[in-house]
Amino acid sequence: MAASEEQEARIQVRTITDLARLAGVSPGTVSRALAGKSLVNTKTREKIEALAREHGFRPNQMASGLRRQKTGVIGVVIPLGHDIRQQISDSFFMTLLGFLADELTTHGYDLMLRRVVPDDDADWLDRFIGSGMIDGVIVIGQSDQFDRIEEVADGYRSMVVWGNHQEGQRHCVVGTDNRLGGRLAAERLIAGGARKLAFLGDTGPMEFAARFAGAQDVAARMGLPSVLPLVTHLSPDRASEEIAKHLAAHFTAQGRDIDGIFAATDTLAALCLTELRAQGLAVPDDVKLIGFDDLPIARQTIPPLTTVRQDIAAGARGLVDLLLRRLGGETTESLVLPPELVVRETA
Amino acid sequence: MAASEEQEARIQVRTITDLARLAGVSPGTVSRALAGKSLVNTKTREKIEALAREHGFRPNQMASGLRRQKTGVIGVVIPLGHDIRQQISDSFFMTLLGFLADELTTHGYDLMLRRVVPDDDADWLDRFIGSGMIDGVIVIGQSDQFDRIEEVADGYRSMVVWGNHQEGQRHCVVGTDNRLGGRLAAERLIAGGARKLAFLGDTGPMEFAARFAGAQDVAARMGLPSVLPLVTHLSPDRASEEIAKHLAAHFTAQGRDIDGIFAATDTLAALCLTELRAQGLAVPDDVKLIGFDDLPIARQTIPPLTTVRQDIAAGARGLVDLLLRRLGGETTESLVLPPELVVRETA
DNA sequence: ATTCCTGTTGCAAACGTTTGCAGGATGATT
DNA sequence: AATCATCCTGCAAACGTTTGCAACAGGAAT
Repeated sequence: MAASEEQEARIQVRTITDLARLAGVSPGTVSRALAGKSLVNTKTREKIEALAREHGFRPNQMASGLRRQKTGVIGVVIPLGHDIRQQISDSFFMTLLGFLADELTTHGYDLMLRRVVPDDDADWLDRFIGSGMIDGVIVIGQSDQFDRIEEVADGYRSMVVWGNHQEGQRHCVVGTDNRLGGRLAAERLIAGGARKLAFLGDTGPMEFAARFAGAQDVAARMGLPSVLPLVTHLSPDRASEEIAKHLAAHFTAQGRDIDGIFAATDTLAALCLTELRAQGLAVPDDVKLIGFDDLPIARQTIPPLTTVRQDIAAGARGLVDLLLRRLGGETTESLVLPPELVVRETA
Repeated sequence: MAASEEQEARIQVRTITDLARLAGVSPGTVSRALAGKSLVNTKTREKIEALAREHGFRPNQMASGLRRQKTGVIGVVIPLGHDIRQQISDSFFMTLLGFLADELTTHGYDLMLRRVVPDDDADWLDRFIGSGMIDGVIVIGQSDQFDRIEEVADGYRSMVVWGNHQEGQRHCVVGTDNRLGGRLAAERLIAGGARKLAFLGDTGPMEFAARFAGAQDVAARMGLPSVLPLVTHLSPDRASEEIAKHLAAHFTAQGRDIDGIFAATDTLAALCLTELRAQGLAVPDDVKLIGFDDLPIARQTIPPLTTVRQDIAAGARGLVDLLLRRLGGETTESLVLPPELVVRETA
């Protein structure tokens, strides 16, 4: 008796069938017991649960997923546009990803992360969706793939995108009102006395384009010259020297073209601050500077950075909430979050 | 004819069987064709591939995974110890994660991310491994789970861990030589004239304990008083005030207990720098300060931070390389990476 | 004794792929 | 014409779960 029990314990129990044999019931019953269905006798269930615990048995998720046609996994995809190296280390996206992981876990979903380079692989989104591995997908950042995403959205409901909202778009998006954010920034710069504004960053990506446009709105409304775009890459290594060049070009012995800079992200703003200091320009006295995101770094620069805050946690909650509702069959509207001006000392 | 073709195109082709019907062959042949096996006639293959492209067909990964007993997915798990809120936004882990995503993608694997709170769920690692969803697992950070990881390693080969290496441990680990890093830091502080050293951070996690121990080694060898631990949480919000308190306690009107601070991470070092400045202490003249990691922020503080560099990209490469070799059946040794002192202006 | 619940279980067919094996062509060699 | 090797393809059995349906036991109601 003891011998046979020992032998039983030694037996590898990998499948529900193994466990069923041990418990002296059919596989179906084990499945129902483990799933907590009410149709199974309490004593049987307890016995099965005990055996499962004892042998450390876990049902195979692949098989379960195949049979039930759902996986309990949400795909999170980061499309990398032109500026490959940047995005992955981008603090903003990474922070968002962290919150997403939290939020999905809370709702019992796993997270499958995929980075794609759309240029190399036109099929990036379909491939992910069609793989059968995920119940739904969250796209982080529209990059330059707005049209592709729109197309896919027409035939696939279980998708939510982080990004910028455009009038009449068909895919469900969650994001900050970037244009309003741009307006807030420009207004603050101007209120501080700035008249010659510049926008630092890449105006290609939609979010940034909207921030730029917001600043333009204000400049136009106030009758100021239009905002000067200072184009840079986003990766810190390349951006530094690009910023230095821009500054050298616009702050010369003959004069200063710029007295207010709106940076597309806090990361760029921080770099810009360093460069301004290196070129002997005082912030905010000579130039006013304002960032975007309110990442932790904004509090640590010297002087601390005035910036436009995005509520990343709320964004993550929104993304997950909307996606789950879509999985449940609801039709959902996009969610536009309000930006908030955080006044510190650079503007 | 045209009508029937149109009808064909409209038909949803979800399964390999659908495609087989369209192509007029058996499912087996389609499977082989799509897998690129040599046993299938070139013309047949081309026809099948064309049809697959046309209908946007992708084989179901769940079914494939189930049948082949491998999924093409690597699990990445971040165990969160005491300090929950911190880790997920921790720049270091996030950067590592980014590189891991790159590296795994390059090798044709997908990445399944899971955050766990071991305190709530003693079973965290077995559950992930036993789910059948992943071919192998990378654990980012040992947290306080060293023993649990050791146990699991005895029965499961497809695991590699980022963390600290200990003499005689059984699990395969990749990580920086933290103790050596600690020594480098302390030596630099002392070479600059510091005699009363402090370690800023949590000495609980193994990596940090090793850094602390390294600093101790040097202090002892030089006959200096032992290194004073200044315990803080790692999340920026809590850490700031904790640091302020520590500083207030050790830099009083009566005198200064400390003239060299070794911070467990750059993030803490940057916060510390801010607090030192707030309390009117000059770096490096009054106090020398040195960080760990060489995150981007280290270059942007004022003055820029002297720190001990970890090669994160190499770490990610090592993790993936070792894991894949283990999947292939090899037995692998742990990989200990050398830290590198980066001298800037704070020490 | 018969009928009819109610609660619990077993049976077997899915889910969509992959793959060992056998078999059918085709052409080359005897 | 017979034999054989070479290619290619089809058949059917897996992979491990879930779940509709049928069946069975036991008890209550007729």
